[in-house]
Amino acid sequence: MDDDHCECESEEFTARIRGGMLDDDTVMDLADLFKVFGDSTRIRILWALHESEMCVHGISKSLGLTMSAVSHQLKTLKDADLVQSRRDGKNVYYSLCDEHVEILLSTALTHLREEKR
Amino acid sequence: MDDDHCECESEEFTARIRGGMLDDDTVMDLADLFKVFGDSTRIRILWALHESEMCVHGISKSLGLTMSAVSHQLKTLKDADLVQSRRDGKNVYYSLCDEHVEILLSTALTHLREEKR
DNA sequence: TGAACAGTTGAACAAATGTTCAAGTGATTG
DNA sequence: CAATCACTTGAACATTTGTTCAACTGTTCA
Repeated sequence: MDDDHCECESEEFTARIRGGMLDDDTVMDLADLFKVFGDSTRIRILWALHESEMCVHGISKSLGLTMSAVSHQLKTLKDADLVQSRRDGKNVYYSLCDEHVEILLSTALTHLREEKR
Repeated sequence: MDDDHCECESEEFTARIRGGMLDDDTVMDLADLFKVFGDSTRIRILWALHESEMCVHGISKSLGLTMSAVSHQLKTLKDADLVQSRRDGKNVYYSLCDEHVEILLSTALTHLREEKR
């Protein structure tokens, strides 16, 4: 047995890591979910919606973005089940689906602040 | 006063949203942090490291990736203060910096599972 | 019905990103 | 000190992604 190799290069060790690994679909789903958060426009939209339900025009006006850009991003957010929508006359109102958005954003903010210390 | 417009299009409302908005740097930092999580290779590396500290060779062997690819991604993870490294002889050992990685991953997993219901 | 408003969508383009390959550094050992 | 192992790095390439523009759908109201 070589003992000039570190433990983590052993067959036993690598087998254990492989055994504990998330399956491929889950890894992809996780990455895809985080990708949705990985854009400043979408972060802004989510932050705005955590204040209140809003229509597309209201979001684009508040954030200084074109309606088209907002609509494209809302579609991405909706596909990820982060926001939901309801139509009322000419307007479509968007709101956050659940509390996970807030947890993810606030955990990330905490990380950023500790990093700066 | 038009009352065929929704509340969220009013000047008062948009001003409130703008006032509550995160500043540009914070939004960018948040997006950049989430971007780091938004890749399946990095998710796999983080998941492996949450089991145990590992050297680069061990990670690449466990996950079936080239050392170069792993090293590039570890640099990204380190720049985001998600992992830290220490050298011991020829080996460089990487480990998670803090508990935020686990919180973010587990919150995201919870979201994915609720989504499926 | 037709004009106006709210929103969506697809194509096109530029910018960002992940992997590979090849060349490099740094530490150990004979 | 030369060889080897562990790791890093930069350039190149293909892929992905966000915005814009233009055309489109859907609703209201006169």
